[in-house]
Amino acid sequence: MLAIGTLSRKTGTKVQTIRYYEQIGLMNEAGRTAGGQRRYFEKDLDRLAFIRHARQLGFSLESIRELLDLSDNPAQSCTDADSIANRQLKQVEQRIKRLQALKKELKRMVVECDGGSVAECKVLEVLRDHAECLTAHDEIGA
Amino acid sequence: MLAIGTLSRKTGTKVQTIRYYEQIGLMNEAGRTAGGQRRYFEKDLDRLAFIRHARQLGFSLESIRELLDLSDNPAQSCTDADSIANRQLKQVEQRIKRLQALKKELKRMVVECDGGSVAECKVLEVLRDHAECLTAHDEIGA
DNA sequence: AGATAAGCTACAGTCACTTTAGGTTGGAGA
DNA sequence: TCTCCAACCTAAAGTGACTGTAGCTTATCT
Repeated sequence: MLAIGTLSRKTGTKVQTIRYYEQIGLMNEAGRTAGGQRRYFEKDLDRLAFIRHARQLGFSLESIRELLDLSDNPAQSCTDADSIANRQLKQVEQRIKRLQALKKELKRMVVECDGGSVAECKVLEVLRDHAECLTAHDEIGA
Repeated sequence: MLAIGTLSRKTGTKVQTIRYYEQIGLMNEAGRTAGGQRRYFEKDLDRLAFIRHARQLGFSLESIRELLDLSDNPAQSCTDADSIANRQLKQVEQRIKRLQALKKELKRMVVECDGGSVAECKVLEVLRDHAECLTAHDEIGA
């Protein structure tokens, strides 16, 4: 029987986060001691590890929920899991592309600034002026 | 004089987001018509373009606020703006590195799945099994 | 038995928005 | 001039994925 802190240490998850996962139904409700403290089995540790690993791979909690549902009744085809992973892969590739454009521009900004006054600082200019923007950045965020 | 919807269209920013930027003091308070609708000048459009552009470059609103403050009183040295951009560049490079590791792993997952049943699905397997994880992914997200 | 690290709940806060509800205005066509 | 309705307005709540705080209780070790 593992205490919540043990799970926390073993998976690198904050204690509050584990309780949060329980609250939103991603983790099963843990058994309790007489005094009301949560106690876990190995399988709970596995499930949490799965969740964290998937999070680190960039899956949303919603996707993880799908994946867990999938693995909870393993009669179906793998296609769903694959398409979830594929969706994720596409997103990651998108993000990398965008970030590489950003990196280029930031680099240009930094290079062009050599300690004059703000009035002639290219950093601000590059960001202000769309004409100077060579790379097409479109949507923001996730 | 531009209506909020025009700013919205020209910068690809949602109307609500523009109002939100005003609310948090990132955009100046707009002038109003007799009936209370916001009206903008070109310079407001520029400022919004700056903000959106910076967001797309991965700057936080806090960094953008710094940058705008800097450009609002341009007597100081460029060094501050430069260090903000530099800080950002470091972060972007970090993110790219991490995402590339994730991409590799996701690719492996997707390739190894060829439509069997969930029971032997590699996607779930890879996610479940930490031993199969070759790349060290550390922190999540931003 | 006492100390104290670790646990508990409940709720507020974070970031950067987005959504909803319900009402008002401005400009174009009849 | 009147009417219509897209576009505007405010205020407040919701989102995702947590994190932090306050104030209390429990488990464990000496």
